[in-house]
Amino acid sequence: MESDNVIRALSALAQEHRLAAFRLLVQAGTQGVAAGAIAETLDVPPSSMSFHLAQLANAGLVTQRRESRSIIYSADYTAMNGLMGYLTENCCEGVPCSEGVDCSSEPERESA
Amino acid sequence: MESDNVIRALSALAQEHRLAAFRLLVQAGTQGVAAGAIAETLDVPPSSMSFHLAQLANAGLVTQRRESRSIIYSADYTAMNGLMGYLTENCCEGVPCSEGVDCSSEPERESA
DNA sequence: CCAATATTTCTATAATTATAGAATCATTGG
DNA sequence: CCAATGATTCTATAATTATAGAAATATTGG
Repeated sequence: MESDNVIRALSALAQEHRLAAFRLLVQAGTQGVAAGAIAETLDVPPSSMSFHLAQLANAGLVTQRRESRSIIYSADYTAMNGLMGYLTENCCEGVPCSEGVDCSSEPERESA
Repeated sequence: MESDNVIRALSALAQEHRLAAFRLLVQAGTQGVAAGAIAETLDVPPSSMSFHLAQLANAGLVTQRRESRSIIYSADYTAMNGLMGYLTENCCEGVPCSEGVDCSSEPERESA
């Protein structure tokens, strides 16, 4: 994942309703959740939710499919993986921060 | 790290110059980099860079210390850890995405 | 085909964020 | 003390993003 996509993904997640929606979709798994259900769960007007879901989709973090009248959104785990990978590589000194590793210790910079 | 801080941190990183600055500071390690040097390296006017650094500081992602005339910024690895931890816990089904684990496989949702 | 349902686009407006020059504030060498 | 240096705040403006009602677009049951 290159820097431009990373910024789009970070921007997408950096908003209350969108972060909540994405969490919901991650929880829901591959089956996904309909746009209307997301809006209702998060108590956000449908048109506003649609705006936010479009941003998540644009960032590649969610996919959508039509199922009868509904449009079902699902989290794209691969994209999220890509984002996590970039952050780990570029913003954590290459150390997987989520692994109980203490990133706050000396990063022994060998003459950048 | 709670959701509100997460959004502040994500917002802070979701900008070209700030992401670049944070990467630079992660590279630099604990010794840090002076505000002016960051601005010059990234080719951003000092006042603009100051604005962006303030946002990173507000998000808790960087710390600052004065050293003579210069103000030295350093990445806060603990804060970044916290962010990574939140994302792993809440946006990756609890699976550490950065670990070569294939998060895109079935997340076997057991009746949320 | 038509009414009902699910969602999205359109539209206007409000709110936030970014930009960068100018003015100001801190620190130090002489 | 004062000029020079390094940085931040002030200020104004531009640009982007968020909000949500209204109108428009699919889809299906009858």
